[in-house]
Amino acid sequence: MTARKPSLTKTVAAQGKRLLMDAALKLTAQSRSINALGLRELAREAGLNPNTFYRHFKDIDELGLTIIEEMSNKLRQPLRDLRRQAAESVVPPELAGIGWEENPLLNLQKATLATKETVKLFFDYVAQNPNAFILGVRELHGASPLLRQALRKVMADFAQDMADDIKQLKLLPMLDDVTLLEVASTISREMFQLSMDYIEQPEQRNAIFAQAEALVVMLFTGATVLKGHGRLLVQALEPLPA
Amino acid sequence: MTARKPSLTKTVAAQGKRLLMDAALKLTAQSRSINALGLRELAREAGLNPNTFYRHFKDIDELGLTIIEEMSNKLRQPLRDLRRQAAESVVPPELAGIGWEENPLLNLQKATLATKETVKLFFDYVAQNPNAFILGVRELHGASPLLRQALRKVMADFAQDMADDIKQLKLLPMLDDVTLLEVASTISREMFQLSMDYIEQPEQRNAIFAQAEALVVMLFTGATVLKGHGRLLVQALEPLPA
DNA sequence: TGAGAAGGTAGACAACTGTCTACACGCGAT
DNA sequence: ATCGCGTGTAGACAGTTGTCTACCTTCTCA
Repeated sequence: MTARKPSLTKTVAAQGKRLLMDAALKLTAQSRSINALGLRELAREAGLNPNTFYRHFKDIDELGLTIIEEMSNKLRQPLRDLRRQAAESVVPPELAGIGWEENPLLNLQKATLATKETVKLFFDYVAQNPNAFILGVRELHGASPLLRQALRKVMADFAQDMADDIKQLKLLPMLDDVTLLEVASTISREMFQLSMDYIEQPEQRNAIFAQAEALVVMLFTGATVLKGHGRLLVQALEPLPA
Repeated sequence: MTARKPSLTKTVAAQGKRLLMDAALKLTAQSRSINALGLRELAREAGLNPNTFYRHFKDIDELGLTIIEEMSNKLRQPLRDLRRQAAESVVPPELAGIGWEENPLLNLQKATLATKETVKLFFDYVAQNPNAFILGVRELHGASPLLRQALRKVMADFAQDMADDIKQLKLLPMLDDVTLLEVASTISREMFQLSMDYIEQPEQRNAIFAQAEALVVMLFTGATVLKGHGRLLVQALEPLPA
């Protein structure tokens, strides 16, 4: 057997697949659910023959899965980058190594600023890729069990990424792994939920942004206190008793 | 003009409307979105002539709106009752009047127990009326803007109810109204979201329940600390410094 | 009593749907 | 040279859909 090189062929052909996926994304963004798409309508929008659909997908569910997979791949790394970017813009490199017990106030400020920055960047990202988020949130609770399951996994991955990053960047060193993942899951869920409001109600963007910020800070604070590190945190927040 | 009394007529007739609504609920619960329902399919399921649909609704959207309205009315008061029930089962009536500053620990325990009880009752309620929640969560992010808007309002009402109850029952007297509503909105969103997991993954119910509980406590705690009442709360949680 | 509104039925229409079989083109490998 | 494969097209099929007009029954109220 000699080495295969199907890549060249692939780049030349397979326009149909792309066209169909783009058409699906366009139609779903305009208020439709993927399963509600007719495959003829889809082909029409893509400028293709209805039968071409069968060359690439056996189902509309399969189309949906492919789109979801692609979107997940496209979003995941950028979202991680956003967090890194936010953390670095906030933490002066020379202070990175300081233990949080030595300076809880600094640590608190650090985490708060970093999350605020991340939230901001996240919403910017949402505004730039609205279709991806609309489709994701819609199908997460949509009619197709297959797509629901796939998106559940995507959300879980996002949450795990977030927990990993928080741990690696040492933003919340006082939280154990399990709690961290729970908090990250909640934040991830809420963020996606709020992203819909953010897209659909442009006039309320500032309020939504503020609400998201407050939510994250509340969760971090609540988790910290409940994990028994409340005293240090409160001392940092309320330096002097009245 | 004499007084009209169309009520008698209404009770006798209008079976068709009920049948259609029930059919819609049955079909949507089995993994479909309301807009994806054909009105013929609907009539078939209801055992009626397709045209009967037009006698009661002009649209499928209108059907959806009617169902949503009915569900909201059916759920809203029971949910409030759950909270009252939980609060009363926890607060001994003779202690109801004690100010929280005088005994923050008692107050904290009270609020925590009451919310835990409410969460438990809520999930029981979800398990008993799964179809209502499935439809609600699905259409909240579904394809029809009309239904989305209607469900947004329903959710907002639920959150407002919750905030009102917390205030009236004096469970979190240290939080101002705005913060309370924000927290209640988040809890409401998360609860509905988690209710889907609760329905679809019966084997994980204990874990989901625990997660919901933890979330509520975290939010309450976080909000309290951030509103400047952290010292009292922490002193209640950590009676003695190590 | 009898007009008419409300609820339900029947039949028909064009339009659209998913899917099948058959055909055509371009490519790389044998 | 040609086989086979990936991709795209064409035409046709039965089944389903939303909607229209028309007709029938039952109840109410004036």
